[in-house]
Amino acid sequence: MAKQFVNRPLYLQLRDALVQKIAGGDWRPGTAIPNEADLAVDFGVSAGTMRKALDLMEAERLVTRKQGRGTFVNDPTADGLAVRFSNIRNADGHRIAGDVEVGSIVQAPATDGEIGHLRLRRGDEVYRVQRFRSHNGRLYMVEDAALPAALFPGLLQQPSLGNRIVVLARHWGVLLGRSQERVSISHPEKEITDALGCPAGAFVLSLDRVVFALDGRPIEWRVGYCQLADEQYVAEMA
Amino acid sequence: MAKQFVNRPLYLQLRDALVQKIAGGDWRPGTAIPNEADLAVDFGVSAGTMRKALDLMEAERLVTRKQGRGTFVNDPTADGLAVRFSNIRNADGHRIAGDVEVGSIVQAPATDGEIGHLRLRRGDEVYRVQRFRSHNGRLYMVEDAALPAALFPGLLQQPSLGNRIVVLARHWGVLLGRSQERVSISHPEKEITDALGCPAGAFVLSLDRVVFALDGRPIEWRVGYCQLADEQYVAEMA
DNA sequence: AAGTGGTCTAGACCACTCA
DNA sequence: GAGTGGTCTAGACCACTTG
Repeated sequence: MAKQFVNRPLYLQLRDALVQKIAGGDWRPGTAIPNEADLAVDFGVSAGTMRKALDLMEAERLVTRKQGRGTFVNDPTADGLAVRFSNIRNADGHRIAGDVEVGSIVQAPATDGEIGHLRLRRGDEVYRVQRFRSHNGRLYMVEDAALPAALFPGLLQQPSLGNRIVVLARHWGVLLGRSQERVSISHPEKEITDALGCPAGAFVLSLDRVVFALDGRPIEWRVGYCQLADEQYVAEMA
Repeated sequence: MAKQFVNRPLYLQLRDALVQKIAGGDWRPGTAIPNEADLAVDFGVSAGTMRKALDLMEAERLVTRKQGRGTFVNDPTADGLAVRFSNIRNADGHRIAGDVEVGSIVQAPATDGEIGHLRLRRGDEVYRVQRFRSHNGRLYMVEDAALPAALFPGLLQQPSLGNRIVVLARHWGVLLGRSQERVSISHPEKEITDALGCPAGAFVLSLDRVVFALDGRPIEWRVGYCQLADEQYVAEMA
């Protein structure tokens, strides 16, 4: 690799190559990758350019760099990262994902809504996962999630992996990007309010969320109904 | 300026110096600042270090850099930036801040809640601003905001500036940072539901938001009650 | 053609971690 | 003390905008 041979900056090409090492499993979460000088030599670029690629990857939360120690591949299921798509916080103000119990998982052709949210084609299949989240022993959210079946082959054989999108993503080598959540007030069906332990016809928060992979593909659409007590819903704007 | 003489990296010191030019009014919104080569010479640093400071400022949304054109000071009240602290979107998915009408503005000693949210001391004064936001002619939110009086001296003489935090910040030279909003379901007092045109005892979204300056100081605490129709509340997680 | 920011290089030195 | 990432420099060249 030398200069830039198309019109895409070298450091972006480098980033893609390094990302592939992670997504492909050559570099595993929690492990250190070679130091930036060695990497620069391996790829035939200057150290400064390699640094720019690595800095980008740190901003994308793929790696963590520590002066004096090295560059480490992040584990998306680790403490700080596992809850990054949850805007629900405990009384201390820390994000929580709750203790998750998986209900049913089924495979079926995508509905119109799923096709729209997950950018599928008619006839594509999805997995539908039902989840129950509790905190301090209290059930606070029930949710239905839909995932493109093509991205997570064999999920039905390992249903427990369906409990969190971060677990799914890690296991199938999908790198996580951003997420977007629509918040509204709704009064869900009786079976939902019953599960949440609130009166029939009660109003709860509806959390309609789509999670995107790093490359921009939508990978999960979930609608949750949420009854908060000590917990709070907190959005941040930068 | 040469090397780093304390333990704070040069590029961060540079950033602070450049930020001061903007906050102090030497460089005004919408205007171009000197090119990076000239700036590097002026400050006695290398072009690369100056670039790093400018890149940081672009990430902080203080300036916009355009290849072939120059570096421009951002106007916080301009289209894209004025709505950045609003998570309410219109049917097209664009953030909206609404058409704002200012109700009463009063000055008073801070309450315990205001002291806590705005990090004031007992006896400090605040301005309390009442606002009404409408979209497509329909009132969708009524809110009460509290601001440290010390930061916005003379606001009572120019009440119309109180309509948006971005206007206040620009007029008083406060640089905007991030914001955090707590979302919950509430059934507000009758006068609020009346104003929003919904039945007494109705449930609406409560938006409890604190906006911080770039230096981390809280500059506005506002609680809004919000009745959405075509609009949506959308949170993003990175 | 002149001026701007964007990319890339090569090398020096600093600050931190760990054996 | 060896090894790592973080900062800083000096300079070349590229890509884009404008007159």
